Amino acid sequence: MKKELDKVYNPGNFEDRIYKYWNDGGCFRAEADRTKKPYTIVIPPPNITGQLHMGHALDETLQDILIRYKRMSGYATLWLPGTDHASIATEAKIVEAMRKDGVTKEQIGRDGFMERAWKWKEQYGGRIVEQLKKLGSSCDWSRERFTMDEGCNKAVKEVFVKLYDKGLIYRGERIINWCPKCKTSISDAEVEYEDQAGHFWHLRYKLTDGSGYLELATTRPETLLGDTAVAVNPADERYKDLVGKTVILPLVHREIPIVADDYVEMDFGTGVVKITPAHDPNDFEVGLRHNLPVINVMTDDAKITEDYPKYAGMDRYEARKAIVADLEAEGALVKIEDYSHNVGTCYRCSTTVEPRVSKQWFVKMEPLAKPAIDAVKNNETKFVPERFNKIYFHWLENIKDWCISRQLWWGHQIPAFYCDDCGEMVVTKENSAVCPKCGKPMRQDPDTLDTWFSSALWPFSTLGWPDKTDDLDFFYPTNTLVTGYDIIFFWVVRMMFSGIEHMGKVPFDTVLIHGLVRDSQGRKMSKSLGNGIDPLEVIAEYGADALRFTLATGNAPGNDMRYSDEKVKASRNFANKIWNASRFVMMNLPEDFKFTGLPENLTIEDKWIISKFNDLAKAVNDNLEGYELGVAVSKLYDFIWDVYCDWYIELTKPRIMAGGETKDSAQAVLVFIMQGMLKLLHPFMPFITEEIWQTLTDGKTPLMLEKFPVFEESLSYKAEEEAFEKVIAVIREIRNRRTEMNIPPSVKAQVFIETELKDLFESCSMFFEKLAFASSVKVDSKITLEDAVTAVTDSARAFIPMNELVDKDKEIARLNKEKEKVQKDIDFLSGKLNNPGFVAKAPEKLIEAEKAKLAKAEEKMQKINQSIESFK
RNA sequence: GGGAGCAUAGCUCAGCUGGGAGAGCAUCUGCCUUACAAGCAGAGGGUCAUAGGUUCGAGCCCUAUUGUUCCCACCA
Repeated sequence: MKKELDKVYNPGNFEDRIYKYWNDGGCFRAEADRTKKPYTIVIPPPNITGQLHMGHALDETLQDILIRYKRMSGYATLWLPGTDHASIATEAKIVEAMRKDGVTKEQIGRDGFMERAWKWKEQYGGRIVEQLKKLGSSCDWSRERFTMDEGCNKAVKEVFVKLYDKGLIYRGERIINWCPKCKTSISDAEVEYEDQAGHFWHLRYKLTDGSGYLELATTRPETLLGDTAVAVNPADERYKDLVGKTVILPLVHREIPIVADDYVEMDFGTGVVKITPAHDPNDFEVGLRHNLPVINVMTDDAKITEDYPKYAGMDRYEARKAIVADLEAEGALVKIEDYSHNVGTCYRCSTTVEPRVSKQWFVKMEPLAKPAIDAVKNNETKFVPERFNKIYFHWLENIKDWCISRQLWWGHQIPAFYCDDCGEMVVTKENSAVCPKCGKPMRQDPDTLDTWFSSALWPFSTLGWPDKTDDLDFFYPTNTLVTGYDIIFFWVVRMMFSGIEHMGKVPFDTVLIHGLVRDSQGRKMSKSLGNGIDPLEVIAEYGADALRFTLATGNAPGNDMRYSDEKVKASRNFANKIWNASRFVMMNLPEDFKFTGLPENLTIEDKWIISKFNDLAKAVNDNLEGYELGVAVSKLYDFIWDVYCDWYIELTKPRIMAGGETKDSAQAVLVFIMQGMLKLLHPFMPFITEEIWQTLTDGKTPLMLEKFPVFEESLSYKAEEEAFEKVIAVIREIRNRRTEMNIPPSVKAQVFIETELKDLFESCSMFFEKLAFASSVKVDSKITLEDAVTAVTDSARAFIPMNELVDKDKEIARLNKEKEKVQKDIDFLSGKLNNPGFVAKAPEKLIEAEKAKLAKAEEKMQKINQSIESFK
């Protein structure tokens, strides 16, 4: 691809090119390769109306990390992309666009509307897909699906007919949630409740027999028009004698009965409730129990019907005002109280929902919910984190039948047909039907299905179901579903029972739940607040890798996170660090360099970093398997920055300057570790790692298809690792001393090291020159020096003779302070080891470790004492 | 009314099944040491919300309390 990296890390220069390279190279393509194990993710299909927001960015990043990791680990991976038709949202947008053109749905009719809608879909539906690519999403785009494509349509019809035939789908007149703005029914899950300040209107209804009044309170006086009873609790002594009598409904002057029902709370209000079966779910139930008439007083846009000429055409709130005024005039209004109550609103448009009785289609939930509950109880599917089990169980255990019909055009039209002559109904997969009784063509139900009805089938409809395809056989059940906790009810639950019902198997083994991305002040990002941050702008400024890294770091599954520019900057700085490290590695490489394996003559620091890298590979694999993505990536960060860049690269510098064999082996190890780091980091930061990889290698094979590193016994050098840490400790100690004494790096000084590990330190003496600013290094088992700064560790005493700078008293004071510290350690450790309970019950490994620590502390103490002695 | 999360360094957050508290940013002190000032070397800063309990040992487990956020629920 290219030979040299740009001097400056500028992701905009290569991210698009790299993406094209992968895509053109077929790297994203999934094959049902039966020599491998499958790993499948289906994308939560974004709405075609949508634009990429931070929530998507997080969701896609997590999926891409998992899929890239599994792909590199040898699985046959499929990440199946697609989009959702989003019936309500899309229809609203199209209607809005039409309004600007001065056209209404009614004017152009259903066919005309659908034509426009499809055009709209072609125009905007692809936008979000292109945005997903900017993030680096490695989806198999050749399999891109749409919830209203031919295959999904087929699956939807199949499921509808199947459930209908089983008696699990039925049509009935029920009270449902109605959105007067969207003019459609919505399901329980689509209602959002919010506290609203309102009033409590106390009214009195006159007893028909003239013996007085019944006082009651309501938050919705306008529904009085549809009252068909007044209810009291059967045990309420106050009203016992009135049950069975009637009252006169104010304004309407209709005679309605007083019924007794347990639903009424005696302690609340006056203990009397007006019953409006057509406009309140509870009243509807009461109505059923007492056989009360259902009087609908509102039109589909929540205006009063023609049946009440005085209020006809007024919307709910206008009518409320008018009715309250009239009630007052009639003497039926007793008083008005302020009252705050919970009001249901439409999750799409926030309009207050109007409960309404109408004929709708429902899915009978109880028989479907039970196996879905069992599947999670039996661990066939597990939530990460586990606490979301409870939310899932609670929802399913209390679930009501699912209203699936929508009075919309954009969506899957319900496959039910009616005979206008005889009223016969047929449910069929065919596109048309003829009345089996009259032989006349039938009229299809004009309603469409809830969007979530088709997305519920997504994990198998996208793999070819209801046909028996090879893909379906191989890739189903899928593995990980990644989504936000706000989507559990809408989607996860419905996929669960659908998968179990139609496939006989759960749709996925793991549900990885993430939280919301909030703004830097912890507020939800929203259009109305205007605090949303466009991921594409972030990518343009800092690069997709920086954004991905930010979203993957520093947060635990299921928890919300805050977005801030500072975090992205820090991530970009990390990318920059890797960029420059690789430039260093490459700039010192000979022209014809080709990495062929680790050299034979590894030095101690080589083994040190190889061993540490090996442990890192194990940790990253373990964390990824446990869905601890944030932990994995922070370990990578620490290794790359601290271990590789700050230590190993610095350690190789003297060797590279020295030239010859040691230079060659240093470079081989530098390249080996760099390649390993690129592989481990690739799922998180795919672009920069690929770009460096292409430059570092011959550019023939993509990094994204390389093998993911795992722990290898042959790369483990525990003894060398431990030994070299001793050298590092001495270097650190010397740096400390120098900083304390304000000696600038430009001032070199002789270093004398007294240690029993003479060979070790002698072999490492060159590092002291470079990293501890030594002008010369002398190692011996016994060294006596006066007027020297001392750096003490458990394995060595290092002396820096700086006569004029050394203040004897200060040095003694410092040593004494350090002595105190070490003494504390010794006390702590020996206290622990002398505790019989600890020795008896703690694990053997821990005891050994504590003993080793104590031994080290004691050695250090001895050395400090020696130094103090020498000053006397 | 029920349920859940969160409370750890000035700020934003990690901390896996309990084994002497971590990162980034910010602050302070030195450094342009030829990969990187988007950097390097150091430093300071925490009775892990409170009170009990279990344990040899608790940020982590149990109980209660306080604050905070969210979800669910038919008190009109």
